[in-house]
Amino acid sequence: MPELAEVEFFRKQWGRGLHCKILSVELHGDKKIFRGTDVKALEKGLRGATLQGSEAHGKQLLFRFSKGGWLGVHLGMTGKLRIEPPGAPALKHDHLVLRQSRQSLVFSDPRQFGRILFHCGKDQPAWWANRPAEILSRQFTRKAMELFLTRHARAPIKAVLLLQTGFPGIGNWMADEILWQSKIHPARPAGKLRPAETGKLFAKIQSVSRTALRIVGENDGDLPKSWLFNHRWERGGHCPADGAALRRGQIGGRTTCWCPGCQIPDVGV
DNA sequence: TACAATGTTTTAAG
DNA sequence: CCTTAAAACATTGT
Repeated sequence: MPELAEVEFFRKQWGRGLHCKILSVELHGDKKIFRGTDVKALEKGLRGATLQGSEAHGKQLLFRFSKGGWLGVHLGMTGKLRIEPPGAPALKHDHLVLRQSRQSLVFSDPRQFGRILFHCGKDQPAWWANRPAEILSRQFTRKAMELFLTRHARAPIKAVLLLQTGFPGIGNWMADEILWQSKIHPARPAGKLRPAETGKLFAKIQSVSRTALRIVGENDGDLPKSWLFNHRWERGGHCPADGAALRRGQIGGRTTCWCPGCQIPDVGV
């Protein structure tokens, strides 16, 4: 389930292990989760190391350890981070378990679309460098966003919002929510939005992200009933704004939900 | 049974 | 070289 706010929520789950030493490492080294990663180096690098800090950047997570250990975590579609008691046995999809004296840090991912990376050294790993501007950072400007839309002018706006190089952290439900709140049809070409629409889009990208982080990321609460989110999967779901029957279709390779009343396909020229 | 799932990555085509 | 679309990935649930 992880998009921006859920990723932040999961990052904090491991917070209880901060400043604690890793006594042992248990992992499913042959699983796809570890593709391209030296699991022997990971085990050696983390055993005896202390968890010193963590950060989230879009959907990417980084956990920093003593002894120069950098653990990268991507939760994919079904990844989760949680805390278990010290001796709790690893379940079937618990692919990485870091044992500490007072708790265990667990990464699970049934579908294995997620990924674990590891790097040992003084400098940050290549995979953590050169990241795109975060949505709520000062570098994320309307100008930069419009430049990105121009670069992907012919693709549907829904597909462009899902590109992590432009909108790190936005996923399927956030893209639908942002477009619905902006009253923009998801199939509109990204390059054909009018200035008033890109302005609204820019504002909604930030407000949806900020609100989701506050409600889900900090408190694991429920998003407002007035949002599309709580209605988009209901069968026979209705738009919370105008009561119209919600539409569903395949846009940008993903199931997309929109309101035919609030979001008009295209106005033409 | 068949299809879809809050996501990338690879491959192919324009 | 760049953008876009579609398939692939592994597992579970409806």
